[in-house]
Amino acid sequence: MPKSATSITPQKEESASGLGQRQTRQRDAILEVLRLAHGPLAVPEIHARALGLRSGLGIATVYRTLKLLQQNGTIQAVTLPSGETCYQGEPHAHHDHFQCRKCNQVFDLDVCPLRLKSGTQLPGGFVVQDHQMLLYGLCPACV
Amino acid sequence: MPKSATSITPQKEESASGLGQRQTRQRDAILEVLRLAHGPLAVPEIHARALGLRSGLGIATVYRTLKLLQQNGTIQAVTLPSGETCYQGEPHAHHDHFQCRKCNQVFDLDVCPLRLKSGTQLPGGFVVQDHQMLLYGLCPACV
DNA sequence: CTAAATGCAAAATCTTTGCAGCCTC
DNA sequence: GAGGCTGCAAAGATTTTGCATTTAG
Repeated sequence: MPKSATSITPQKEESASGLGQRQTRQRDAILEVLRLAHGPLAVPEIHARALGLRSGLGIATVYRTLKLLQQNGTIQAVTLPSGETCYQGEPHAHHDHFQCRKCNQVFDLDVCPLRLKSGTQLPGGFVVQDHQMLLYGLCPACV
Repeated sequence: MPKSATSITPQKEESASGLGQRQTRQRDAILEVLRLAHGPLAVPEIHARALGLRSGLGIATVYRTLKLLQQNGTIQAVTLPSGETCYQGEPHAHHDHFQCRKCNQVFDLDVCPLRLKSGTQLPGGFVVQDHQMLLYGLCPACV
C-alpha cells in the first residue's frame, strides 16, 4: 500500500495551522472537517464532509492534503484492523482508540490504559519505545 | 477495503488442520509457510515463500486460502499501521505484537502488557471487551 | 466421477501522479 | 506575477472474481 517516501519541501517555519505552504479553501475545508469530528474519520468520509464546505473538491486533493498534514504533524493517521486508514486532527500527545462493536464508530480515549514508559524492557528482550492500541467494546451510547 | 461478507460452506466438522474442505498441495504449502514463520507475514511474503514449496502457486489462491483459513479460525490476521495486512498461524489465544523500528520485523509477544479483563469500564463509560495492541521499539537482535 | 480448488487474466478498489490552468501570497 | 495547489483523468498497486481445467476424495 505504501509506495514511496515523498519528499516534502519545508520552507521555513510555519503558520499557525501548521500547514506547510499555502492556505487554500480546500485545505481549510479538510482541516475544518477534522476539527469538527469527535474521532478519526476515513478518507471517503472526510471527502464527503469536506464537499459540503467546498464543493468540487477532488479526492486527489484530499489524499494529497491528508498526507501533507500528517507529515506536518498537524493530523494523525490511525489504521483500523480492517485495513482502513483514518485521520484525526489535534494530536493531543499520545492517543489510544476505542471502536464500538455496535455502531462501529471510533473514539479517542483520554486515558491510556497501558502504563509503560519508553525504554521499558519486556520479557524476551524487547525494548519498548511506544505503542498503538485499539480497544473494542461498547461506547456509552450503545451500552 | 472490505467488500462483502463471503459465505463459507461449512461441511460437517473439520480435519486436523482446521481446513474446511479439501486438502491440496497449495493449501499445505501456505499453511506450512505460516507454521514455519516466527511472526506475522504479509501476503507477498507468504506467496514468495509458498512458491518455494509449490511452484506455480497463484497469488489469487493465496488470497483465497488466507481468507478461508482466517474465517476458519486456523490463522489470524493482523493489520499494521502502514495498512499492510499480515497473517500468522496458530492463534495462541490473545496476542499482542511488537514491531522493531530497526529491522521492521513483527514479533508475537507471549505476555500481554495490558491487564484488562472483559467488561471493564473505562472513564467515559466505554465498556471494554478486548483489544489489539502493537508495540514499537527494538527487538533483542537489534538492541 | 463430482464438485471443490487452481491458475490466469480481467475487473474492481483504493491511492498516487502528470499536467494545464487557477489562485495565494 | 511566480510558483504552489487543484481538478481531472490516467497510471499504479492491491485484492477479488469469472471461468475453463485440474484434482482430491
